[in-house]
This record gives sequence, C-alpha cells and structure tokens, in this order.
Amino acid sequence: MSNSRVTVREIARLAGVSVATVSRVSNGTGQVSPEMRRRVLEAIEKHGYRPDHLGRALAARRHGALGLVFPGLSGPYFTELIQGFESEAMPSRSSVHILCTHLREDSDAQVLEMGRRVDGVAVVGGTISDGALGRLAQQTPVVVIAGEGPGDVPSVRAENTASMAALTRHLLVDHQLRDLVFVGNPAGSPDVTRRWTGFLDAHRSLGLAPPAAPVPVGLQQADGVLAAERLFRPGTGTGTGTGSGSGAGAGAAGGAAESGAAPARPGGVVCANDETALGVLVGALGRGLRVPQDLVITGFDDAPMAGLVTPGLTTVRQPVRELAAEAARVLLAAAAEPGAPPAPDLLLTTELVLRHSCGCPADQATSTP
Amino acid sequence: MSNSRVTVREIARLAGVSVATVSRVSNGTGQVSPEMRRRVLEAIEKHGYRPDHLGRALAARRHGALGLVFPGLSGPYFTELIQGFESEAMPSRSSVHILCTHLREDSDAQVLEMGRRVDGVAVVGGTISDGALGRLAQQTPVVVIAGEGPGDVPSVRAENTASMAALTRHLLVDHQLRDLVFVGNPAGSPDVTRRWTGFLDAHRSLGLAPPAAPVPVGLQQADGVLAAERLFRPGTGTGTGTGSGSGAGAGAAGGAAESGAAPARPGGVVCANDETALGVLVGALGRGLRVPQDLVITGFDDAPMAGLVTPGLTTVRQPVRELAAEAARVLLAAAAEPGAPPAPDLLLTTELVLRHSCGCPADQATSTP
DNA sequence: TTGAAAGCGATACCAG
DNA sequence: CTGGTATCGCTTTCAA
Repeated sequence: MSNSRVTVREIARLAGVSVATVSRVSNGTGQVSPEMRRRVLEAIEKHGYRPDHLGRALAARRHGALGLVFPGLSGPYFTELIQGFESEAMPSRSSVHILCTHLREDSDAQVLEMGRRVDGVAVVGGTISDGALGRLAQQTPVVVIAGEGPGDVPSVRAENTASMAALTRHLLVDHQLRDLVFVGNPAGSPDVTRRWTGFLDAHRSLGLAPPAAPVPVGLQQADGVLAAERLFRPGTGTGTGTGSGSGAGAGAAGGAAESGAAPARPGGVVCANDETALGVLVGALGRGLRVPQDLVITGFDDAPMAGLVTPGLTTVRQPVRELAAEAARVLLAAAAEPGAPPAPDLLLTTELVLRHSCGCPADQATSTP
Repeated sequence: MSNSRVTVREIARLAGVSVATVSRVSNGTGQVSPEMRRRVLEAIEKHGYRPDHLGRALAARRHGALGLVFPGLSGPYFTELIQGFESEAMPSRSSVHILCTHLREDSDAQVLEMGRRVDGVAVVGGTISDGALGRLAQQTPVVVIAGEGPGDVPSVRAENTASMAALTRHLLVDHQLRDLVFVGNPAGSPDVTRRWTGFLDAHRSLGLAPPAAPVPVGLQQADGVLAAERLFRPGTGTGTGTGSGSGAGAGAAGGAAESGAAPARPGGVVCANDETALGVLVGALGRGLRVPQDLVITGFDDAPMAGLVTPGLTTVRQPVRELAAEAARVLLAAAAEPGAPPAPDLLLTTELVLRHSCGCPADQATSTP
C-alpha cells in the first residue's frame, strides 16, 4: 500500500509523464492539463507516494522545522511554552526540534549545531551565552523568549518588573505586611532578575527597607519545598517563628483587616513563580501553618494549579503560550523573508491576580480561574 | 567568519583538491596524505565550513533525528521522559523532534508525517490509534513507551500491576485500611489501566471488595485537587470530617491524635501517579486534614517532589528516564541496522517506596521483583 | 502545457 | 592516495 520507497521518478514512469509534471501536480504549482493531472494523481494514489522531506528540503533550502532551546524543562511553564510554540509551528507544517541544555557544558556547540538543522531557533532567556546567541543569529533567525538578546536579536517577553512591584506594593500597603522574603535566584534567569528588581522597587518607593538578599533557589516546586524548609526551620529569620500562631478562633476565610488585633505580624513569602510558591505552600501546610493567617504566600505565572489550591494563590498572570506562539511567528516570518529587517521586541502585558493566599477575602481579581 | 554558505565545492576549489578529498577529510574516512589534509583543514578552518545537514542526510538516507510523541506533556513524568530520550539521542548526534497530539483530531496524520522526517519514532502508550501505529511502523522504526504496540511493534514499559498490588496490599494488610479509593482514569492510558488492575487484584486476593469504580480524573496535579474536592466534599464517601480545623493550639507539625477521640477509620486514597497524589495532598492539607492520621495517600512514580513533601509520599518508583533512554536505544539500533529483527519488549522493574503518607513510621524502602 | 536538464550539498564507488 | 562522477529525491528554469 504505502511503500515509502516510491520516488518522483517512479511515479513519472508509471504515469507516463515527466518528473516535472509529477512535481507540479503534487505541489499544486504551475498549470497541468486535467488529463495529465488525473493520470498522475492516480499513480500517486495507487502507490501511496508522498514526496520525501529531505529531497524537498534540499531543493528548497528550507528545513521545515523550528528549534526550541531551554535550560531544563520542568513544570507547567515549559509545558505551556512548548505547546504554544508547537501550536504555531504546526499549521506552517514545521516540525519542532527541542534541546534542553540542562547542566551540559557543551550546550553552546549543541545550539549552534541545531541552528544548522532548522529554519529558526527560539532560545529561552538565560540558557546560553550571549556570544553563542550572536553567532547563532548570523547563521539563522533567532528570537529570545523571556529575556533579551544581544545586539539586534529580537525578543519576546512578558512584563515583569512593574507587575511584581504592584504585587509587592499590594502586600506592603493593602495588607500592611512587613518582613517580606523573596524566594528565587535573580542570577538564574532574566525573568527572575526583573521580578527581584520589582520587589526591591516597591520597597524603596515606599521608603521601606527590603531584605538584603533573596532566598536563592531554583524555579521548581521542589525548590519551593526546600525554601520552606530553610525559612520555617525554628529560629530562622522571617518573623513567622513557630507555626503555632495565635488561636485564631474565628471562622473561615473572611477575615479582611485582621491586622489590627493580631500581635505577631505574619511574614510574607514572595516567590519568583507559582511552582516554588506551591512548594512553599505545601511546606507550610505540612508544618501546620495556616495560609494566609500565619503566613502569606504569592507566586508568579498563574499556572493551572494556582487557582485550584486552598487557599487560592495570589499571583501575576503571564501569557506563556502567547509568548511562545509569538516567538514562533517571528521565526516563521524571518524564515519566509530572509531579507526582512529584524523583528521588533515584543512586550506582553501581565495581570495581577488576587486570590486568598495574600490575605484578600475572596477571589476578586482581575481574573477568572 | 562562519558563513554558512560555504559548500564542499567551494572548499575543494580553494584548497585545490577534489570534493571527494574534502569529504574524506571532514569525515575522517579513507586515507589522505598529510599535505592534502593540511591544505583542506586550513581552508575549512578559514572559511568556517560545516557540512550541510540536509545534503549529508539526503546522501546517507538518514535524517539524524528521532521523534517523540506524547499526548499532552505535563508534570515531572514527561520532563523525565524527554530528558532521558534526549540524553540518549544526543550522543548519536540525533536531534529530537517532538509532537504533542493533545486534543488534536488529526494526530494520526501528524504522526505519520513525522515518521517521514525522522529515523524512528517513540510513541507514548495511549496517544494514537493502533491503526496509525501499525502504518507508522511499516514506514519507520517505532517503539511504544509505557504501553503495548500492536503486532510486532516493540515496547518498553515499567512493571505496573504487581507493584500497585503490592502497594495496595501494604495498605490493606500492614495498615489494616479499608475503604480505599482509586484516583485515576483506567481508560486514559495503558499504565493506569494496569495500576487499576493491580489495585483490584490486591483486594480480590484478600477476599475484600474493592470499590466499584475509580475516581476517573487525569494525571495532572490539578486533577488531584479536583479529586480531593470531590472526595472531601461534606457528606461524601471517605469517612473524613470537615476541614474547618479546630483551633490548633498545639505546636508544629508533629501533633498526634488530636481529632478528638474520633475512632473513625481513616480512608486511603490510592492515586494513579504522584502528581495527582500531590494534588490530593494539597487539597487535604488545605482542608485541615492530617496525613496520615486522618487520611492516607499514595502515589506512583516517585517524582522528585514525593520525597520532599510533608509527609513524604509513599509510592512506587519507576525508572522513567531509563524507559525513555531504552526507547531511544531501540530506535537507534533499528535505524542503524534496517534488516534486524524487531527488538524484544522490555519490562523495567519498579520498587515500592514506603514513606510517611501511608502511615509508616519513617523512610524505608523495599523492592518488588 | 510539457519535458529535458541543471542544480541543491554531500557521499562513495571506481578508476588511475 | 586522489579525482571524476553518479546518486540521493525533488524543484525549477528554459525551451520546445
């Protein structure tokens, strides 16, 4: 039935036409008489001919593939990223190559190599050196996701600083919290750098002293658990002390402005993303702490879980799928028109999502989970 | 420096040799005199020549790429899967194409198309129809991961039934639990089918009546939260009380039997994987339930988080990375030797991991052959 | 409209 | 050892 060994020449011979005609028919290009077309189509159908991708790619000098490079995929963020990227590449009949450089030392070389097998590469910010990015860019279209490229390498990213500042201000002003800690490693990725900056900005603009340093852990849920361990270990920094807290005889969620009566002010843990926030939440709940009464926790991303946990996680919504889709679009466009000017940088907007983990009464928000 | 437009012919001309010699030098095949080699190497270096992948692939009739197909990547399972697959493909200089068929209707066609662009395809069990698998298999090497292929399509999977039966028996016998529920959809994937079977087997071999039906949710953490909502809704099956949590006067985590003298036997929630177990755990803790005192929860996979949460999650360890690596190995071997007999099915062993969430005192572990 | 032929970039066989 | 050349499978001028 569908033997993959059939070539244009075979079909041409069987249909009694030239390979050029077969090509024209199978691609729908050029003019072909109805009679010829019928004969060719028949032969194609009968032998299950499908043009070979390599031959076609070689002739067209186009791979029909896009590359996606990231540090070490983990969690819903990369899930969304990949799916968004793929959903945009697929309609253009481009396949998706992936490369996780995680912990590998020769990743620059790997990426360069990938650049020779695809029509464009999207690199997640902070994954490879700027030098490698530059060299990659002069060999194939490149776009940086969630970061900034050197020179005129285009990038697509979501707003970070201002929204993290807004979130932090919300805790500082609306909930009158102090002694906030930041969980995340600013040196780990451009996104976290900006979020840390926003966190600091909020403090400074209010004349408050931010913590001297963040709790520098990774972006995975496990890292959040790790951070919780560090934070809640008896006798450690954050004013949360033991989880015992005051009796809090009151009923459920409602408590709006309870700040007044409570003697021991709960601390707040501002996490670099939802994953770590969830990890911290699990760590806190597992130790008998109550959120938000004993401890406030916030995230960033608005991952699927954020709206589902109890209490709902206050966070910043970021359009990750869109980010990746835009990146794919940039590459596709650049590949289609090699001479075009570099795409402009894209900055997608984010949105504050207030749920219960920050102490807000209910799911209000600019949002619907 | 590194212009990608240089071809063998260019180098040959510049070095004053034939293309054959350039090819020999750049591939290290055949014998070349030191003098020629030097000249060629120099030209290659000077112009930054790197052989084009398409030309090479066309000549070799080999793509230098492997495909990986899965339903909708999510969670640590797929993270491990992809990384294991890639770590095996990379040393063979094969790139990795991915395809998530999630929710798409034309996925069979997509997979067939992918089959024409790679040297072999690994398909996660339950992702595409057996028909499509069959057709794919007669066009390129195929291996099924975590499932079984039709006909002589090879597969690699981990043991499920016996280990889930062992885990269930542990709850039933060692902890004297009754009224276990199973969270997961047996119709969703071959793995879950087998785990459900093991769950049932354990009951029957002890002369106990298993629940009539599972709680049929997906495999993501959010699904676990959903299941928890369903299970712990007041008035529902599992004999657990309200989640409102009494005043928690005691110290931190350790708190023993505080739920009053309530002798109500805690139920047990056996989850199809760690992700959902974690979701259920979060849902339970968020409602003030104590694990394992009020409720026992178990998972499957031994994901990174399993050992980190409080309480540690009792589960079954599955070598996911190895699974994927083996799959890649099978494909690579098949691609290297087209005439070879189909690879035998591989069954990797799993291991029971007893932590605290089942009621066991401390971390201990046993293995099941 | 159709076909012959020239690539696309690299490999490998076969003489010399 | 080295070089000419056929080949891989398809697309695309260029004539007819």
